[in-house]
Amino acid sequence: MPYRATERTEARRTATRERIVRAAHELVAGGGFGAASVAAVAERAGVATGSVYRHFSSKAELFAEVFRRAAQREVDAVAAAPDLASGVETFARRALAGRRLAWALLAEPVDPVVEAERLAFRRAYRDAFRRVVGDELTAAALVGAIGEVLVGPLSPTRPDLDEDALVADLVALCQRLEP
Amino acid sequence: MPYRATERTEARRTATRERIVRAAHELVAGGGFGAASVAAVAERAGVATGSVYRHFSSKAELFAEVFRRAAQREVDAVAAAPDLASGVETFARRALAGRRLAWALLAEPVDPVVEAERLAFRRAYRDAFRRVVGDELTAAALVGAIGEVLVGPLSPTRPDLDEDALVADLVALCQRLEP
DNA sequence: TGAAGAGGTGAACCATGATTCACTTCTTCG
DNA sequence: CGAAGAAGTGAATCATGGTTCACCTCTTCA
Repeated sequence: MPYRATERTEARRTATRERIVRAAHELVAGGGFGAASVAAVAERAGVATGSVYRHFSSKAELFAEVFRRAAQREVDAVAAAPDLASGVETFARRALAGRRLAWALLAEPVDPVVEAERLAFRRAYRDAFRRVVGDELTAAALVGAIGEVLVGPLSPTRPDLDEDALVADLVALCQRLEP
Repeated sequence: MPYRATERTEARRTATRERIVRAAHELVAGGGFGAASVAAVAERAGVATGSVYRHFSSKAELFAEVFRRAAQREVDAVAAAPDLASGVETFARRALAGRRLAWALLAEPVDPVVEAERLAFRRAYRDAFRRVVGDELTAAALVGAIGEVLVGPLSPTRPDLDEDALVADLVALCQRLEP
C-alpha cells in the first residue's frame, strides 16, 4: 500500500480548508454574502476555484459553515450574559462593532441552505433569551425587536450615531418586555 | 397623422398592465417572489413574455410595484387602527390570513430593488406605530417584534396553531412595550 | 526509484432565467 | 383602403456564476 494519509498531510489539508473558511468569512464580514463568490473566496485563500470543491461539496455548504461559525460566536457571547440587560447590550455592541457581519447574519438575503442556518441561529438567540426571561414568545419578540432596531441604523451607516445612547435606550426598551 | 392613442386603446393598455400586475401579485401571494418568474407571470396574465417588457422596463420594476401595492394595503389597514392593541391585532390577523404574502413582504430574500421597497414598507409601519406610541425606537421594536413572532409560526405552517391565543399574547406583549 | 493515491489547477461547461428583437397583428385616421 | 404608429409575440440571445473534469504535481512507502 504505497500511500496512506499521514498526520502532516492531514494537518495541511485542514489548514487549507481553514484558509478557505477564513477567506469566506472575511469576505462576508466585509461585504456580505453577496460579495463572496466562489472565485473571490478561492483567490483570497490563495487556491484555485476548483480546490474549494475538494473541501466543500457546494458553495451553499461552505457558506452554511461560515454562517454557523460566525453565528455561534455571537450566540455564545449573548448566552454568557448573566441577565437580560447585559445580554441585550452584548448583542447590540457586537452588532454595532461589525455592522456588515451583523447585517449578513440578521437580514441579508441568502440562499435557502444558508437561510436554514439563520433559522437555527435565531432559535439559538431565542433560547438564550428564554433562559433569562422565561417566556418563549417574549424571547422571540426580543430577538425581533433588537434586530429591527439595529438593522435600521445599520444599513445606511450613520457616523453621527451615538452608540452608547442607542444601546441604553435599547436595553431600557427590552427590559419593558420582561413579563 | 394616421395614428393617435385613443381612450379605448389607452384603457386596453392599462387593463393589460393591470392583468400583469395582478398575475404577479397572485403568484407572489401563492409562492413568494421566488415562484414568480417573468415567464410564469406572462403565462398567468395571458400574454407573451416579451409583452411584460412593454409595460415594465425590468422584472425588478414590476415586482417593486407589486410589493409597493401589497405593502400599501397592509400599512393602510394598520394605520387605520385607533390604538396600539387594534393595530397589532390587525397586523397579526392579516399576516396569519395570508401567510405566504406576509412572508414575502416581511422576510423573503429579494432583489435589491425590491428590498428598497421593503425598507420603505417597514418605515411606513414604524410611522404608523409611532403615531400611536410616540417613540421612534419603540415603534421600530414593535415592527421587529411582531415580524419575528409571526414569521416564526409562519414559515413551517402549523395547522394546530391557536390563532386567537397567539394574537392575544402578541397584543399583550406589545402593550408592555408602550413607554 | 516508482507505483498508487490524494490534493491542486483553471479553463470549459452548464443551468437558470432575464432580456432582446425581427417580425406579425392590430388601430387610427386622411 | 393604406400608410403610420403601437402593441404583441416567443424563440434566440446573453449574463452570471456555480460546478466539473482531464490533467498535473506532490506525498507515501515497498
